[in-house]
Amino acid sequence: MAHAYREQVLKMLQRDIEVKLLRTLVAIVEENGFARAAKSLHVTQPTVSQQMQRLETLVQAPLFQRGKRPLQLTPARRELVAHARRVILLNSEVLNKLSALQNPQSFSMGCSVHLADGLGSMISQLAVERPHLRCAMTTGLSSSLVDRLARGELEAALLLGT
Amino acid sequence: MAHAYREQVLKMLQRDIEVKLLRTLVAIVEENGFARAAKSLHVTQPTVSQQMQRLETLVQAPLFQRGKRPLQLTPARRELVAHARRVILLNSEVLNKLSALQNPQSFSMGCSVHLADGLGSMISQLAVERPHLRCAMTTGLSSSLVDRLARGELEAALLLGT
DNA sequence: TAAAAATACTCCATAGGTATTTTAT
DNA sequence: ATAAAATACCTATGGAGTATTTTTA
Repeated sequence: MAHAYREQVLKMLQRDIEVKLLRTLVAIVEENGFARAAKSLHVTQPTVSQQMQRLETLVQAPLFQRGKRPLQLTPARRELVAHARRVILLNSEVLNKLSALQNPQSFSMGCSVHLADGLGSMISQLAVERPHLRCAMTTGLSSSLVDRLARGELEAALLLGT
Repeated sequence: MAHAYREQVLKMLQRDIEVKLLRTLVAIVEENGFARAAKSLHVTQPTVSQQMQRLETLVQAPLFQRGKRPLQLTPARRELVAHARRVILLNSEVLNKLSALQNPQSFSMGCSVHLADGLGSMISQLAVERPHLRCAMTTGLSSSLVDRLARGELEAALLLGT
């Protein structure tokens, strides 16, 4: 197409720093390492590497003193981490506001017994990210959960299998 | 994989509002319409529709009184537009800071003569988005531009063909 | 009936995964 | 020697496009 050039030019100017990359950056700082960050984000370590390469390309600045293991901080990185925290915060704030507007007041979710153990941490993270939320959890067999979903007693359910 | 559930759950919680979608939202407001927004963003109208559907799904709130043509504003939309403007601003601010840290002081770009006319508007947008930038433009044949690129006289060039 | 937006579908770019290598302690 | 990050390669998802069909002023 003849406008391919324009598209590319715009791609150079319209540099959006995607929130996901910022999340990864913060995770690396907080977990102190790519591999640990990967674990905490539930992705693989190469993915984290690639994401940071993308981020560096995007912002045109080195973010890590590569090779040096104590992962020293670049001046650019200080700025970017601060930015990241701001954006992530704004992001959850606006989501809270919107769900406050939209939502009634609570969210109840069913969970298959086999998954109940992992949910604790998720719930607490949910509490951090969406403090307005009143959260109720119900445990039971998948089949009964399906019924309750259908009846509108649950807003969501985690099921096994089908 | 056994962790598929967890992935999905996280996908529900970790709702990142991508900057691109926010840009589109703002464009729709400013241009007053999907089609016009599409034009200004250099994408097609269905793309804009889809992006807004994604955004609505993401924030779990209706953003447009569908069908009503004067495109009335939803309460949720007011919040989100405000958020969008903030994030977009932060985004360009941090990019400016970083390029100020990184970059020396100026950016010079070559442009094939055939593309010179469209550049005016791009340059002015560039001036808006990155006010710190001192911008110089050089026009010439692609081949010579390649040479100058190689010599480091230009930071970038727009070329035709190969 | 003429605009504007939605829908259906197709395709390709790319983000993420696995496997492996390289690097630094 | 070992833990951590980078690299190579592959695959699948989903975002954007074209074509078309609704919709409402």
